[in-house]
Amino acid sequence: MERKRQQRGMERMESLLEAAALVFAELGYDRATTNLIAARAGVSPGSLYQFFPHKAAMAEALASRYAANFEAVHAKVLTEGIEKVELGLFIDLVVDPFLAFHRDAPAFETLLSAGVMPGNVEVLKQAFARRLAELFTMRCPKANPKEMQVAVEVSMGIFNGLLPLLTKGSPASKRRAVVELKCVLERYLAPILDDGSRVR
Amino acid sequence: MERKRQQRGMERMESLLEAAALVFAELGYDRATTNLIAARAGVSPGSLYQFFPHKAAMAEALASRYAANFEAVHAKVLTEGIEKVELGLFIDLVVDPFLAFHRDAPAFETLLSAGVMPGNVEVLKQAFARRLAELFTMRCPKANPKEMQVAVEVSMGIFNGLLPLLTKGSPASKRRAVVELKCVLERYLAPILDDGSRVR
Amino acid sequence: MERKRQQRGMERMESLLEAAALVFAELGYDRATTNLIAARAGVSPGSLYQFFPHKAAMAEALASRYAANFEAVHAKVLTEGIEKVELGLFIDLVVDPFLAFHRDAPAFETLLSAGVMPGNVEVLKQAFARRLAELFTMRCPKANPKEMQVAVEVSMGIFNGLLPLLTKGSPASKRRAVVELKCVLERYLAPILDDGSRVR
Amino acid sequence: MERKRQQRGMERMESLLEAAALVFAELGYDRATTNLIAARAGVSPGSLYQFFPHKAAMAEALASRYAANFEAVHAKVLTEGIEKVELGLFIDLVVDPFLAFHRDAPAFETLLSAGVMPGNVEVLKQAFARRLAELFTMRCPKANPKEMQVAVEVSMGIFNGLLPLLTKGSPASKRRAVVELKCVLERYLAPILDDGSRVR
DNA sequence: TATGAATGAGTGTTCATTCAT
DNA sequence: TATGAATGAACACTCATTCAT
Repeated sequence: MERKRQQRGMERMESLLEAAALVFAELGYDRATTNLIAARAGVSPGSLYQFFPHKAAMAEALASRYAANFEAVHAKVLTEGIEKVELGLFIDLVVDPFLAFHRDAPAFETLLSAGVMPGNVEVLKQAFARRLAELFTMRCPKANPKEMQVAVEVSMGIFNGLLPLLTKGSPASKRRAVVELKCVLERYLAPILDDGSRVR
Repeated sequence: MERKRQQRGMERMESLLEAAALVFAELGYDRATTNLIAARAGVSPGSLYQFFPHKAAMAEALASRYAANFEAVHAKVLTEGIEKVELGLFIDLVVDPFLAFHRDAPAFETLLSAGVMPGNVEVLKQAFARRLAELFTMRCPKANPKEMQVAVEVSMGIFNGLLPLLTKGSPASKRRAVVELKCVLERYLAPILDDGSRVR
Repeated sequence: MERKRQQRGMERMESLLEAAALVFAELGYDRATTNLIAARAGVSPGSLYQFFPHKAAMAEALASRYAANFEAVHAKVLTEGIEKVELGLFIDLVVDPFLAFHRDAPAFETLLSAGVMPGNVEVLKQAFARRLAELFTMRCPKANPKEMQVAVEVSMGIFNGLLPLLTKGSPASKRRAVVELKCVLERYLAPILDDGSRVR
Repeated sequence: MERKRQQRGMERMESLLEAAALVFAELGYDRATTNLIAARAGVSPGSLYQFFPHKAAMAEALASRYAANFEAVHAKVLTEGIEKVELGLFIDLVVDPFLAFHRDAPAFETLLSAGVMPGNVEVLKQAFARRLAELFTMRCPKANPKEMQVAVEVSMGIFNGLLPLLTKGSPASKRRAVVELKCVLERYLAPILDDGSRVR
């Protein structure tokens, strides 16, 4: 009984977040209206406010959820170990899961690049950075942490900057964009993560 | 007399665009209100509409103006010729003027990355792309145009993605960001623009 | 429950239309402000827009409603038949219901004489004309339709032109205006609708 | 010198009133903007306010001017005497000058039928009424003044109500409208103004 | 608890009027 | 005196948020 209620609540919240993600992706945060989100979720505007105190909270929740989902993103990679693979493969192992994730996270781009956003959308960026640092460090443990941090931020910037290319245009151009993204990262990271001792 | 009026008009328009640029940069296009822009320009809301038919027109005017100013950005470089310089220097010659430009164009970032924007804000992106293509082609005339186009778009994406790093944080980190931006571009572009025949 | 809501909605809409009618009648369409109408209806400006997409829609709705109410206006007369009555009585039977209707339709005059109006306020004029044609034709079926159409338009013009006399001034002068309206119509229509064969 | 200035002023005022008349006729009083009127008159908005303290004053001035011009409208008729002519001819002599006047007074209709108008636009109606009374009395001096007054007001209402028919539609329908207007008036006025003693 | 009608401050925009030149 | 840029109150309309049901 109590269970059921909680579950119903969870489902509602779920569909609200889903709707919010789609609307944010479509219109951007500012142009997205809470009424539209509620409607898209098949819920009344009032109900929305039982789960989120205000519009900004939806963006935050979405960011948190995306951040949380990040944990699973590189599960396989992280357990299998990637320290000995060739850089190109490493890049694949890092980027592909991100791209896969991106496909199911409609508002990812919006939340990441949001110029002016309310509240803690930062958590998403932070999770992103943390994961990247984790992966980079795993592959190259002896690197200077400060330098690694820079590499992480720059890599995120690159990812961010190329995201529009990855989602807009023809399938062919999108595929090409993936190639280019990896290429940019590989060339940029090679001197940082690659010490030449690995299998080629 | 007539002169004076025209000049006053120009000054007003100038200060309105300036205010608009600042407010757009601060709040983003959507959250920027025409009344705030007018107030920031020390002008009444009605006055704003003597110069711009609607809010969107300010963004467009700003974009056009930035695009127009682009023409001058690489004046020296373009006349002096850059086909024979080392790639690192080439990158400096390309990037530094952009950065200098960026410093005086507060809304540059906002207008470039604008998710949903009205009207012809595209002109800015286009001018950016055109200039980059021009510079790249000048240095490497025999390159495949299609490939060059891709390189241009990717370079713009990189620039775009790293812009936040260039403007936020400590002076030191900003300086570092410049170094990294150039580094990323150089490593990415080397195989494309560099055929090894140049002075090192 | 659902019922109640719908009824409340209907009531609100009703009171909004009523307020709109009064304000239109008082100030004319242009000078009527949506905020004033809302206030007069005891409602917030936002509420108004839950029922009408824009100001013009209120005028249209009012016109449609008036037009619809026209159907009932001559109910008795139309069923009882008026072909055999004396012209003076016919005029009474035509005019009196119009006047009765007019008393409960504050914006009737405004909507009818509206110089520049948005959208389909025409429906009201059309319903008016249709009804008049119906009545005229019923009484005088063999009349030339083209001529009948002219008679209808002229009669409407007369009605329209004398409306102010019917609503302004002392009760006595208003009563007199009714007499005159009927007199004008009777004298104008006699040669058209009267063939002398009727009971006197 | 002083003359010249005054004359220039008069000309300006003239062209302003002319422009105002056109704009009022086109858009109605409310939708007419002072800036548009000024522009149409080839004059600055500021200049307009040197001649008229506010928008309403233009309508008033126009009404006064129209009222003043009324004096001349029936000049010939009034001096020649119309007491002995047949009613149909009398109506022609009364109506035709009005229609001629109406052709050169673009805002006549707007000012006459103006639902809600500021200031003394009434003067126009009054002049109209006075003239009509004058003509009616001239033809039928022994009539009861009160009754005459009623006949005048009703006639004005008729005129007013049929004005739109006189100005809209095809030339043929406009000609027809004139015929109908006279017809309505003649039939209405016959028992009032006609005692049967006149030449037929 | 869920609803969706209601709210009202705030938005972009207009325009009668003023005033520095 | 004529100008037209400048003003700012007001308008139509929106939307995040609330609350009676």
